[in-house]
Amino acid sequence: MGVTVRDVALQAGVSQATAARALGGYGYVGEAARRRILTAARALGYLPNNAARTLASGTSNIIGLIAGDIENSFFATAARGLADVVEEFGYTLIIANSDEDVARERRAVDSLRANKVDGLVVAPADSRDGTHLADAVSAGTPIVLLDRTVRGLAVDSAVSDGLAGTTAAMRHLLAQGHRRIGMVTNCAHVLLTSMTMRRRGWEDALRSAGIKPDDSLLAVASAPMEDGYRATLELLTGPKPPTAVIAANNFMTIGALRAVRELDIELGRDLSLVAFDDFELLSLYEPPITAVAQPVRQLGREAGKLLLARMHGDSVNPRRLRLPTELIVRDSVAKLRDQSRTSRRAQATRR
Amino acid sequence: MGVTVRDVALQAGVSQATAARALGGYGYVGEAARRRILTAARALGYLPNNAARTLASGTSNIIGLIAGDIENSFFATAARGLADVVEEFGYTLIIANSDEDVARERRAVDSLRANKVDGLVVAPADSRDGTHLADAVSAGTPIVLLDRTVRGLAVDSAVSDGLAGTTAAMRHLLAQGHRRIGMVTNCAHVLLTSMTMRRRGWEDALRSAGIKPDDSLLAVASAPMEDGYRATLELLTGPKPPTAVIAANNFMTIGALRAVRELDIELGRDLSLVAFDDFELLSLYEPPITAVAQPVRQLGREAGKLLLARMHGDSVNPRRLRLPTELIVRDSVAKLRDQSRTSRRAQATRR
DNA sequence: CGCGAAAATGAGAGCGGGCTCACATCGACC
DNA sequence: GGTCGATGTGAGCCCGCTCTCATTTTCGCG
Repeated sequence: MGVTVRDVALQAGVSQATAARALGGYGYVGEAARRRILTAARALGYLPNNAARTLASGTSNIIGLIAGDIENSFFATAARGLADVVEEFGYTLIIANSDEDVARERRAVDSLRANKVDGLVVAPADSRDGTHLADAVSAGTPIVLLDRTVRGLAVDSAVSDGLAGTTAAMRHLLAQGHRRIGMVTNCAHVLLTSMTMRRRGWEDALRSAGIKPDDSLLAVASAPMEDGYRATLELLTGPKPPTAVIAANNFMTIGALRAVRELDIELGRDLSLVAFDDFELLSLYEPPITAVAQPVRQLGREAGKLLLARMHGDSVNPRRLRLPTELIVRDSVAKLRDQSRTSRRAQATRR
Repeated sequence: MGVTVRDVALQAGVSQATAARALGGYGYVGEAARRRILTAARALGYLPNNAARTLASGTSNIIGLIAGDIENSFFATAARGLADVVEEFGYTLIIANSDEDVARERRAVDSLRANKVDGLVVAPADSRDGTHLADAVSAGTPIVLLDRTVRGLAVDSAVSDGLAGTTAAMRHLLAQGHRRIGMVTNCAHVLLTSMTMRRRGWEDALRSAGIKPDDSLLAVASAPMEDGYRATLELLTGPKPPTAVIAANNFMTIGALRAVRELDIELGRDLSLVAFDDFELLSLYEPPITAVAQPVRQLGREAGKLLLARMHGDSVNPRRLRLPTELIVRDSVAKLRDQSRTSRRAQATRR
C-alpha cells in the first residue's frame, strides 16, 4: 500500500539498510547517498511506518494522557501544557478519557500500553486503586500523576497545593466575618486526592478558627461531575444555609452559579462565593467571582518534564511537585452583615 | 520485555498459531484449547502488541482527530461526541492540535498517517489548501471534515448551518430595529468556511434588509483566536459604533464581553449582543446572552458515523451534513431606542 | 606506498502477530 | 466403507523497520 524504505532504496540505488539509515537518522550514511535517498523519498512520497518502527525499536515516541474529562477546561489546558513540553522532544501526545471511572481508566491504561506508549500521565480516578498503574510501572512504562495522587504508589506527581489554596480562601472568608461557610464538592471527594485536600482545607480552617465543621454545610453532588447545581440548591434552601460557599472545582462553580441565579440571590451581598479553579469568564461575571487560581498549564508542563526525565533514565526518588495556588480577590465575597442571616433573598435586582 | 503470544502458547501447551488465533479472535480454535490459552494469558498478564498487530494486519483501530485548538470548548465537546461513537466500535481516538495553522496541520496529518490511523477527522485550517488531505484520501485513509469544508475536496463533512444561524440572529436584531450591526470575527474568516458562512450571513441579511454592509463594522481579530477583545474595543470606540454586535465564535464572545465590560457598556440596553456558539455560562451571564446554539456534540457524533461508514467500505458519493442551529433568545438584545444612537455609554451603573 | 582506523555500505536476523497453507481429525451421509 | 465438508492445529512467511555484524571504501599519516 504505502511507499516503503525498500522502494526508496531501489529508486536511490542503494541497499535497504542504507536507505533505512538515512531515513531513520541513525548510523553512518555518506553525504551523496543521503541526498539521493532523501530526494527519492520526497519524490515517492515516503512516510515512515510508525508501527514497524515501534515494533522494531521497542519505542513509539508516543506519550499517553488519561484525563478525567477532556471537556473540563482544566484537563484541556493541562493537556496543552503537557503537549507543549513533550512535542518539543518529538513525542506525540495521545489523550484518553476515564470519565472519572477506574474501570475505564484501567482499560485506557491497557489500551495505551498495547499501543506501546513510552510514558503515561494519569489523573487517577481513585486514590485507593492503583494496581493497574503499578503494573504499568513495573512493566517499564513510567507514569506521572497529574492533579491527584494514589495511596501507596511511589511515582512522580504534579499537583497544585489545594490545601493551601483552600486555606487562603477560608481565611479570606473568615476575615470577612463569615462563620457558616459551606463547600460544594462532588461525591468523588473521597476518591480524588485533589478534592480531599480541598475538603480538608475547609475543615482545618474552620477548626483552627474555633468553629466545629458542620457536615450539613457540605454539599455533595452525586453525579461525579456537573451535578453541582442540585447540590447547591439544596444547600442554600436548607434550614440553616451558609453565608459563604466555596465551589470545589469549575464544574461545581458553574452549577453553583446556576443555583444562585435561580434563587435570585445576589452574590457579593447576600451570599459570598469563592471558586476553586479560575477561568476567564469568572472575572467577567457580575459580580466578578473571587477564585483560587491554579497554574493549570504549568501543571501539565511540569508533569511532562517529570515524565521525560523519568523516560530518559532518571532514577532518583519519586518527586512530588506541589505548585502554589493564588487567591484572586474579586467582588463575590462580602463582609458579613447581620441582616444577611435573616433575609437572604434579593428583593429588587435585575430587569 | 512484554509477554508475547509465544509465551502464552508455551504455557498453554499449544502452538503459537493457535494461541494467536484464540487471542486475536480469528480462525478456528477448539473450546478446550481456547480456555487454556485465555487462562494462561491472564496468568501471564498478556497484553497484545498493537504495533505488531498493526504492522501485520495493516489496520490499527485508531482514529485521529485534528482539532484547531482543544482548549476551545467547541472542539473538546465535538471530540467527546466523536469518541463516544468510535469507541463503541472498538476504535481508539487520538487527538492532535493544528493551532489553526496549515503547516502544523500537515505535520499532524503525516504523523497520524505514520501511525497508521484507520481514519481521520479534520477541522481544516485553510479552506484553500487541502493537498495533504487529498493525499491522505488517495492513499487510502478516509477523511471526514468537521465544522468546515475545503474547496475542491470531495469528502464527507459534518458542519453546522452557520449561514442559517447567522441569518436567524440577524433577523432577530433587525426585527428589534437595529440597522448598524457589527460582527466580531477573526482573521481566519477567509480561511475557515465556518467563519466565512457567518460573515456571509451577516452581509446577506443586511442586503436583503436594504442596508449596505459597512466593512468598518466588521471587527477582525488579528491573532487567529482570542484577540476578540482588542477588535471589539476598537469597533465600539470607533467613530460610528454599531448598536448591535454578533460575536462569530466563543473566543470572540469572551473577548467581546471583556471589551464591553471594560467600556462599562450595559448589554441589552446600550448595546445588543448575539453570540455564535452557546455555552453554559452565557445563560448565567448578566444579562443572559442571546446565542446561536450549535449541536456540537452531535456534530462530533455525525462525523464519527460518516467516518465509520466510509471505513467500512461505504462508497457512495461524499455526504455533506449540515446540522441546524438554534437561536436561543435571552436578554442581551434590546429594542433599538433613538437615544442609544447619541449616548451609548452607560452613565450610572456599578460601583 | 602501505597500513590502520574511520567511514560507508550491505546482508540478514529479528520485533510480535496475522494469515495462508498443509495436514489431521471427526462426523455425517449415501 | 468411502467420500466430503466442517473443524481444529501447526509450520512458516511476511508486514516495514531497526540494528548487529561483516565487508568494503576512504583517507590520514608515517
